[in-house]
Amino acid sequence: MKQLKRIKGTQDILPEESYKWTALEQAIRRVMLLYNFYELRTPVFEQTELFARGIGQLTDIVSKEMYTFLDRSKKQLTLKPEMTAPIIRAYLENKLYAKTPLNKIYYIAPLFRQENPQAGRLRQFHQFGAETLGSAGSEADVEMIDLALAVYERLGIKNLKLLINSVGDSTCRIPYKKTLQEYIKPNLDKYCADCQRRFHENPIRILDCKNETCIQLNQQAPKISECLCDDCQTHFDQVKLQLRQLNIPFKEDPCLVRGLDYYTRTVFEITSDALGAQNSICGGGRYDLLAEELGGMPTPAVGFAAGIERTLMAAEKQNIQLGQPPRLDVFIVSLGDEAKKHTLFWLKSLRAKGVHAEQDFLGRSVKAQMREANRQNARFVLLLGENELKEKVFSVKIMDQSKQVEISFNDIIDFLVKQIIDN
RNA sequence: GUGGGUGUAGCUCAGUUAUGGUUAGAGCACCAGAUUGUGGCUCUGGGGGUCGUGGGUUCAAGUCCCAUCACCCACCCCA
Repeated sequence: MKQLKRIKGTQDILPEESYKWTALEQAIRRVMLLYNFYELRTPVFEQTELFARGIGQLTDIVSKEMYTFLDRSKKQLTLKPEMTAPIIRAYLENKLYAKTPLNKIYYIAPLFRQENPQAGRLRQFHQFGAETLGSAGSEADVEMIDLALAVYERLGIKNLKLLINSVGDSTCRIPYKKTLQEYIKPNLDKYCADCQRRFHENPIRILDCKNETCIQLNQQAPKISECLCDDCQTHFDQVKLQLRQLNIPFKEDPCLVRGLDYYTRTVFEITSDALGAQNSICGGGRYDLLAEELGGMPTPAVGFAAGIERTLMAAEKQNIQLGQPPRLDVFIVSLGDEAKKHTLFWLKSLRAKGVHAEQDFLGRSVKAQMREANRQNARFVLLLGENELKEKVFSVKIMDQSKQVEISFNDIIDFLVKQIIDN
């Protein structure tokens, strides 16, 4: 029989790893709560149209990376490749704007994109992120950046770079596109094939090209930050001012445009050099036009999305311990058939008092049971044999001290609870 | 979609090259004993491998040839 294997680009998160995920998620939830963001969970799949309209038909995500399929009633569905569009859909559908004028939302979710896997890139991957819906103010942008950095700060991840830019809004972006096209046009044939294609569809993304010659050609290109309309300029200046007031270091990157079409004004990216080729750990920005695009009322909004796997990789590289591998409090070692009949009762009693307790289930020798207790890093071993049964006591081995004492059946629970809670 | 790399024990890897040759090795992990009711350290022993898969060359293939699959890394794009 052929062994079944997991899908390419997916991962099993094994018990020896999963506690790190739990710790990371707890840290995220803690910081989100401090900043007064609340969790919103959406389904793993949506109508395909949501993403086509939200993210933009021309993006790689929509044009070639989505897991799209027909269900039995021939509806076209897609496994969510990003979270912003679903959040906006849920916001509009549930009329959250009617409950309160400002909604601060966060999420932790699996996402799906059919890309070729490599380091820091999977087909099922996980993101955490946040969205502030309803505020057009620069304070919301700055809080968002501060929030993302606060999560990394709490985790202890260092050496991150914050890049920011403004991509303008509907007033200034169209004239800028023309200015940019006029700059590029004389040299268009020298640009790479991708950029030549982008020239008509989305010239702004030519600035983001990683091709060496394109980078050279772009050196003297007009920057969007030099062509902002007054409102966008004021907004961007405010963002920078407020970042400085919070002592948040940043670098202005005029070429930062981000891949999703819905961004307006502020965009930002957090990178880590601990990661390899996929060095972007977090990306976000303002998207004031998305809610309307999805058929809702105009809603100013700003958010970010951060990669959980990439965050874990960065933590790993910097030797940061996320959480503690669980340590067993008590292991019950039994000797003889009579003793075995009593261990489950004691286990249940200990667990009922909040003691992390285990016993042998394989009929192993005392020696092997002790080895197992040691392997699981147990703090106490309770030995139960014929002598103990007769005397109504446990031999209690305190593993760290290699010391052994006798405690009566009557006192054992209190003794252990006290020992364990005191430490 | 394109390019490069790697597949040998549960894990990490030697062995593969101009040189094919007996029972395919190590470390870690696992099991047992030394200590017949006691972990970690030490010592002794043990179990475990269709050498990714299929075909070919040969007296003989982990090693040479062909095909194929899987995984990794990178480009592109993105978290």
